[in-house]
Amino acid sequence: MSDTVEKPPVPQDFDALRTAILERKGELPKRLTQVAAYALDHPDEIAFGTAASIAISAAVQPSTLVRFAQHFGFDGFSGLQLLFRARLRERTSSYEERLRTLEQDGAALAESTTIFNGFVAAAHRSVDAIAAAVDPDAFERAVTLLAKSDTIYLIAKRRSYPISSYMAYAFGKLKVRCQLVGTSAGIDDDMLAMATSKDAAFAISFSPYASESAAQARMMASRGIPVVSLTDSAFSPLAECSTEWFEVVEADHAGFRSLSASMAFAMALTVSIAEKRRRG
Amino acid sequence: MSDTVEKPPVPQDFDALRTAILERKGELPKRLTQVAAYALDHPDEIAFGTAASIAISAAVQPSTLVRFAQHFGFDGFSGLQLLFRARLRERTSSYEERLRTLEQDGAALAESTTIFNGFVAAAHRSVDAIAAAVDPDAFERAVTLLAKSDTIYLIAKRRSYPISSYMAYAFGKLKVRCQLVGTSAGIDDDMLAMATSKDAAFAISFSPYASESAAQARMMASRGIPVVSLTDSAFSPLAECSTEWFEVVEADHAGFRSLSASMAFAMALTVSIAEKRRRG
DNA sequence: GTCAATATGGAATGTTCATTCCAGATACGG
DNA sequence: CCGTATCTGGAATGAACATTCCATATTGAC
Repeated sequence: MSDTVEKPPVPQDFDALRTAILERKGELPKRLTQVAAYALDHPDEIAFGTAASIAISAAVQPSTLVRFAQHFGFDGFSGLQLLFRARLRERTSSYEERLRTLEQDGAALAESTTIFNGFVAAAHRSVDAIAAAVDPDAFERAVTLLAKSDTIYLIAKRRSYPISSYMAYAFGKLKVRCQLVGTSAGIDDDMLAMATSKDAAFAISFSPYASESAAQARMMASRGIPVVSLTDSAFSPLAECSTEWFEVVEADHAGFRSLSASMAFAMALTVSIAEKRRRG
Repeated sequence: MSDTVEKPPVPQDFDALRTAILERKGELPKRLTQVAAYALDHPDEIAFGTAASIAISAAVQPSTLVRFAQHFGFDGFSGLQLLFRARLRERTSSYEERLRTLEQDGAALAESTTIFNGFVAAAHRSVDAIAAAVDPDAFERAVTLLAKSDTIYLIAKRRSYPISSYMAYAFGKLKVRCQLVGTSAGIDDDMLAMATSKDAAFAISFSPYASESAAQARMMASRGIPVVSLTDSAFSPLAECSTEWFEVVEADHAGFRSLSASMAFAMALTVSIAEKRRRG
């Protein structure tokens, strides 16, 4: 008789290790759980870093890394690191292969895969496009404008609504007062009626433009309330009544657009405003 | 006058090094030529190995490796090795290069510009990451699962809510029956109670996980309703109760995450489901 | 063929790193 | 509330490592 304790075999590849970690994550002590999460979330760091550098990133002691490795049957941290490196070697080749396959014969793949790749590619193009299209000076002006306002009214309907809803969430976290317009019922106009010239509005609308959003933005503008807007064309009704406006053209896949670029823009605007306020 | 000898600049990336090696390989001594050939033929070995192990593989002395590196302007072997490691990292996300450019001249720009660039870069990285992380087969299974369900329940709170809200909008346009859970009031659980095993759920939750979402997903699962989920870590409570789950790690900028990659994924899923239904 | 300049191999060196060890902290059971 | 077992942080340790140095070998010029 050797041991009464059950000894699971040492994982031989990354997937086995991953499985083992997920299986035993419940019974792991606090710091080891922390390492487990870090390892699965930042595998590249584990592959390249030294025990010391990884320990700093994961906010643990180097010795904890060693203990973690030993928990899973390795001699020490180095043994575990080998798996992460092996994974990286394999992935580079297989990932390249995959890309090549995708580009060549999209027909042979499952339709869902084609659609997925299409949206990923569209997201890439959209983000590229917005990076090129947004004028830094205009962006800075918009940030200044919104940062000094009292309450920010977020106007968005339908397809744009998810963006403003995320901004509202983020503004909440950042302690920036805002009012989400377009939620429900018919109280939108009542809410907007309370806006003063100390406030500002951020409106989002994409073609086909919700006439309501445009009307609300115009109304705000006519009352001397600055309007910043995000839209997809210079011909948008929003453009003409806005103090500052930005164009984001989401690349489409099969006629459908994701909001990847708009989301990036929205977050950049949100965080910039909060940052500007914080600095005074 | 310092040196009459021409001093080519130290290569800053792998391609520059490769070019430099090819240019100067004629004037290199025997052993250094040997190292040069080995380096270009086995770049992965250089990235991961130690000077000693590489020396054995290349049939040279460790000191030769150091001399080789110094010939190309590096302090020592380690400096050269960094380039080989960086190359492997960039393979996975080739956007790193452009990121570095942005970061370099970010200091002189307005803060809002820096933030904007940061989010654009983060969006790019996120989209790259999700392209690599999503397994086409798993995606196809998820699509099949959701496409054959009667009603799709979309579970998401807080930060994830904008995504599900966009999916609900798109599903509506595509005539796919769905129920958005997490809107308001306390009617969520009542809505979920109506779900049968003919239905399915799609849950989204990112760290810090809303306990409500996890509980609801678990509840659905326990009643035999298939759950597909989108989350940001294998440790997510969603992962363990899902039939299929996907990991999307949104790169962050200054601690804030946009939803660019998640949005692309959501739209791909939505459209794929609609397409699968349409085809029968 | 001889000398000088360069290249090379291999041992010596100093540094960095993973690992171990121990003392204190924390959680757990009685 | 106390005692025990486990966990954690941090310093000590020893091994592995890149690098340097020097003696020898090789090359090329005269």
